[in-house]
Order: sequence, then C-alpha cells, then structure tokens
Amino acid sequence: MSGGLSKQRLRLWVNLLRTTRLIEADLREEMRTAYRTTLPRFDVLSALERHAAGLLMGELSRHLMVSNGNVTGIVERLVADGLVERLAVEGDRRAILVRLTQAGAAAFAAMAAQHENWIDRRLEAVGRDEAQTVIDSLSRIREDRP
Amino acid sequence: MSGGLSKQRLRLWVNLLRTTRLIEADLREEMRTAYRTTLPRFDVLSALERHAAGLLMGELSRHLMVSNGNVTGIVERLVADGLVERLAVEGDRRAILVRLTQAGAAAFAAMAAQHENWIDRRLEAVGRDEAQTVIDSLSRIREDRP
DNA sequence: GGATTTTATTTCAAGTATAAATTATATAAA
DNA sequence: TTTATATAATTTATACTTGAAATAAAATCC
Repeated sequence: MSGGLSKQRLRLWVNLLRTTRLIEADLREEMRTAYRTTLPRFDVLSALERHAAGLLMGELSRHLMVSNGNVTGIVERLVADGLVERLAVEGDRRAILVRLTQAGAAAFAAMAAQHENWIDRRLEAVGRDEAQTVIDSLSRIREDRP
Repeated sequence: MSGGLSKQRLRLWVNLLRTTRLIEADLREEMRTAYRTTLPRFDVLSALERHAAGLLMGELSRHLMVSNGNVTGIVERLVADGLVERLAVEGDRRAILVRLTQAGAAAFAAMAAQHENWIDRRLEAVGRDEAQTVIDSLSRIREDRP
C-alpha cells in the first residue's frame, strides 16, 4: 500500500461527488423557480445550441453522457413544447437529426446568461489560476482511461 | 466583466460535471456487474456504515443530499433484501432509525474494499499533493455559501 | 389544556435514468 | 442476390429522483 494514497484518492472522489451534487441542487432549484424547467432539459438545449446544424440522437446521448432511451424522452417533451424539432436525415432513414427551433434558441439564450451568472456566484471562491489548476487535474483524470 | 473570469468558472463547472458523470458511470457499471447492485444503494449502506448506531431517515437524506421521499424507496428495497432494518425511536414516534443488519454490514464491507480499488485506479492520474490541492478548492467552493 | 405550528416521514405524480429487447435500416460478405 | 452483421433509434421494465401534498406526532404558544 502506497502510504494511504488510495484513501486520499477516495477523499478526492467524495469531495468531487459532494461538490457536484451541491451545485447541481442549487442549479436545479434556480432553473425550476426562474424558468419552470429542469437541468436535463437545459443540458439538451445547451448541447444543441453548440451544434447549430443539429445532432443525431446518438450524438446527443454521447455528448450528455446519458443513455439513448433517456434522450428520447427528454427530446419528446422539448418537441412538445416547441423548443426542439426532429428532422429526417438525407441518406439514412434510421437516423434523426435534432435541432433547436427559433423559440428554443431564444429560450436557451435567456437561460444561458442567467446560468453563467449562477455559476459565477456559486464558484466565487475560486480565481482564474486556481480554476485552471483544477480543470487541468480533472482533464487528466478523464483522459486517463482508454 | 472581470476578464472572462465567469467563463473560466463556467469551464470549471463543466469539467466538474463531466468528470463526476464519467466516474459515476464507471462505478455504476462495476457495481452492477460485480455485485448486482446500484450506486444509490451503495451510498445508503456507506452512510449507515459510518454511523453504527443508525441514522434517522431525515439525517440519511441530508447526508446523501437527496430528497426525503427518495430515501424512503431505497431503504424500502434494502429492507426487503435484509441489508437494513428500521427501528422505532424511544420517545419520538414520528422518527425511524435505520441501521445496517449483520448481513448488510458484511455485504458492504466486501463492496467497500472493491470500491476503493476502483476509485484508486480511476484516479491514478493524480498524486497525493495534487489531490489535496483539488480537495481544498472543492471544500472552499462548498463552504462558500451559508 | 387546547389551538397552532413545527418536525419526521410517507405518498404521489411527473420526470429522469439505466439496461435489455425490439424495430428498422444500412452495410458487408458469400 | 441472399444472408449475416452492424448501427440508429425506440420501447419496455424497473429503479431513482424530485417537489408538493398528506399524515402523524411533537413542541410551542396563550
């Protein structure tokens, strides 16, 4: 045993989990009261906003790191609300392209600005360099695993 | 605007979320295949293991940072499996004390050792000092907000 | 003591999540 | 071509999750 290093890593994991959950809870509450929406819906809109040409259901699922079937349901509700549209894909009749509608893009723009503010306040305790340090560590963790 | 600091904090949040989700997905898969169980169940057992005298439902819910009603369901299933027991609380007939059974303690002990190994491998990329640095940053984020 | 409020938990409806099975289509191989 | 295999998405069954409402018991007020 390497001097309790594995215990230290376990502590890191617990800290990661608790911090993420805490911030997620705050964001969920803000989203709910300010926009009557949920985090998963926001996440979908956010991914689509970064891909103006649209995304396939599978791509969306991989971007968000949630299961395929899950995305089906969330997109369904967003379509029902007119924020998202589904389009047939030229040359592959299995695939479906999902894209923001104008209403969806507008709704997202308003939310995204507030979202950035909430995060800014929530992470007030970290400055630029410290943030970069943590980002680097997290990136290395994610990349370490082929 | 402070030179894009809020954008940097947003990047930090995205990194936090992606890393946590990635590790959670790995752990869920390990838990499922190795022990036919789920992360939420493991989390409940873990909290109870750290409190041998048991926890009230409300305490459990606060520890795990999940809603009250949620804990009810998970504990229910753990009770059905004989890993957890519910006890009346002397002097307060509203409260319910939840505690590991012997079987639950044994099951958890086996899982916990493996869990630490999985985390150790998953966080191989970070050493002791780096881990401490990240833990400090995360702790400060959590504490910054009364 | 009795009314009011607070606290502890459960129930409920709706949404989110997974894994496994299914459907439909596309691609490759024989 | 026919057959086999792979891919894209949905459906299904089950579990997790929340917020709000309901229940019940305690604590506080007057």
